[in-house]
Amino acid sequence: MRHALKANLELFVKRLLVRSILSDEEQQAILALPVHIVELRKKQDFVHIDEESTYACFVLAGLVGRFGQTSNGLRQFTRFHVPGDVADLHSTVRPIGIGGLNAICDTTILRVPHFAIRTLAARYPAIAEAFWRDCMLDTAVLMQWLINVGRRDARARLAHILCEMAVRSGQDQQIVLEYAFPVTQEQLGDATALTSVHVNRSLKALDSVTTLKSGHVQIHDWDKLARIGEFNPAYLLGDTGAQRQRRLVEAS
Amino acid sequence: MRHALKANLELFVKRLLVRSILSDEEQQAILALPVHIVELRKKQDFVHIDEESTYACFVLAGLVGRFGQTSNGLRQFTRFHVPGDVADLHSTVRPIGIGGLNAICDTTILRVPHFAIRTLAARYPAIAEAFWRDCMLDTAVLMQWLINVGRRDARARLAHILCEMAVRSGQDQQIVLEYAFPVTQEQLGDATALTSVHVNRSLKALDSVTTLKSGHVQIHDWDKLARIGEFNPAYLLGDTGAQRQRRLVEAS
DNA sequence: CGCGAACTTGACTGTAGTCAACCTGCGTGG
DNA sequence: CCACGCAGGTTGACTACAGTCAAGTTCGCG
Repeated sequence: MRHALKANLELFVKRLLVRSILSDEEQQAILALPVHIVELRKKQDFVHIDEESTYACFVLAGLVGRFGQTSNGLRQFTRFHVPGDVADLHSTVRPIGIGGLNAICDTTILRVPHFAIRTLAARYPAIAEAFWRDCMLDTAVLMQWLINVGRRDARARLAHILCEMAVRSGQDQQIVLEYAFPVTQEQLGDATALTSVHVNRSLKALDSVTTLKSGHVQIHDWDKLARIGEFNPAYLLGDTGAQRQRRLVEAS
Repeated sequence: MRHALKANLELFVKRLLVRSILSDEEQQAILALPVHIVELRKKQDFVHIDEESTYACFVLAGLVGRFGQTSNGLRQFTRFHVPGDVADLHSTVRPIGIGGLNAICDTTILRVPHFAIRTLAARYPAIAEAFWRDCMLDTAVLMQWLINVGRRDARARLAHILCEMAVRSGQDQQIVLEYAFPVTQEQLGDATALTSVHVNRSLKALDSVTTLKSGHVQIHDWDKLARIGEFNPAYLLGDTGAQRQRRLVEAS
C-alpha cells in the first residue's frame, strides 16, 4: 500500500521552503542526500534513549513519537512527527540527549547519515540556516507541550494537541478538520501526561466538538476546540509566508 | 557592584568551546560582535511573548527565565538562563514563537543584533554549527522539563531542577554543591507547574538533602538528591569533552 | 470463531490546589 | 532609630482533578 510513495526527501524540502529560501542548487543538494529506507512495526522503538545515532530519520509515512522516560520507566512523549518531518534533525549536531524515537503505528522512515547532512550544512550556509530554523520550530512545539502539560487541565491538553496536529497534518500547514492520527488513548496519555482512563473520559467530554475514532480525527467545531485548547497557531505559523528571512549570502 | 564584569561575550565563547571546536579567528569574530548593555530590575519582562525581537540576549549577570503563558495568564517558565547563556540564540533564525524573557532577579544582559549573528554564521560554517548545537542543548534541557512536569511528583520535580542548576551554575559544567539561585518559591512554582504553597511544603520535605534559603542553594547529599530527582546529567554533559565533533571544514 | 488489544465504566483514593490567616525579614521614611 | 509596609514564606483546613484498581465491552485480525 505504501509502495506508491517516492522514497526521497521531496516532502522535507517542501517543508523547509515554507520558512526558508533555498536556491535550486541547494534544493537539489538536499534531495541528493543518501537515504536508506526502513520499515517499522507499530510500537517499535527505533532510536533508543542515550543511544548515539549516526543518522537522522525522515518520516516518509506513518507517525513517530519522540519520548523521554523516568528511571522507573514512565514514558513521556515530547513530540509527534508526521510524514515530511525529520524526527531528529537535531541529532546531526548533538547525537545524544534529546530522547528516543518510537513508531506510533506502522511507519516508514528514511535514514540519512549525519555526516552527509553536516557536510552539506558546512558547504551551503543557507542550508545550515534552514536546518537550524527547522530545529527551532521543533523547539517551539516542545515548549507548547510543556505549557500544555504544566498549565492546562485534561480536556484542554487534548484539545490543544488535536489543534496542533490539525495544522501540522495539512500539506501547507493550513488547518485540516479531518486527519489521520493513529494513536491509542494510552499513547495520547503519554503525550499529555494523563492516564488512558482519563484520556478516555476527557475525550468523551469533547465529543460534541471533535471525535477521535480508530486513528481518525474529525473536528466538528474548530473555533470551540481552539478556544478550549487555548490554541493560537502563531507559534507554528508566525514565520511562514513570503520571503520573511532575507538571504544573507548569494546562492552559490 | 556589577561594574567589575567585563561587558563582552567571553563567557559565551567559553561555553561554546565546551562542545564545539572553534579556531582563534572564529572565537575573535564572535567576541567582536556588537553588544549593547542593558540593566534589568527583578521581575521585569524584557522580551514579550509574540514580540518579534531583532537581537539576542546574552546573560552577563543575574538570572533569566524564559516563559510561555496560557490565555488566562498562567505563566510557565520553560528554562532558566544563567550568566554565560544566550537566552534566545534561537531567535536569530526564528524571531517568534519561543516565548518571552523575564529577569528573575536584578540582571544585566548584552543585546546582540540578529543580523550580526546571522552574518557571522553565514561566513563561518563552524560558528553556524556551534550556534545550532548550543540551541540543541537548550532543547535537551527543555525536554527534561517536560518529563519533569509530566511524570514526576512535586518533590522529584524540585530535586531535578536543583540538580540541573547545580551542573549548569558551575564554571565548567562540573557539579557545584552550593550556588546562587535567586528565585522565589512562586517563581519555582511557575517552573515546576506547582503552586507556591506546594513548593514550600515539598522543599521542606527535602530539607535533609538540600536547602534553598534567600536565593542560595546548599546541597547536603548530592547522591540522594539526584536519586530523588531521577537526575542523570548525561543529557547535559554527554557531548562535552575533547574533540567529539570533528571539524568538517578547515578554519578559514 | 476466538483471542488480545484497545476502549469503557464505576467506585474509591490521593496528590496537589485553593483559600485564608499569620509570620518574618528587609528596606524606606518619619 | 524605630515604625510601618510589603513581599515572600509558612501553616492549616478543606476541595477537586486526575490516578488507581478492577470489571466489563467492543473491535479487528488471524
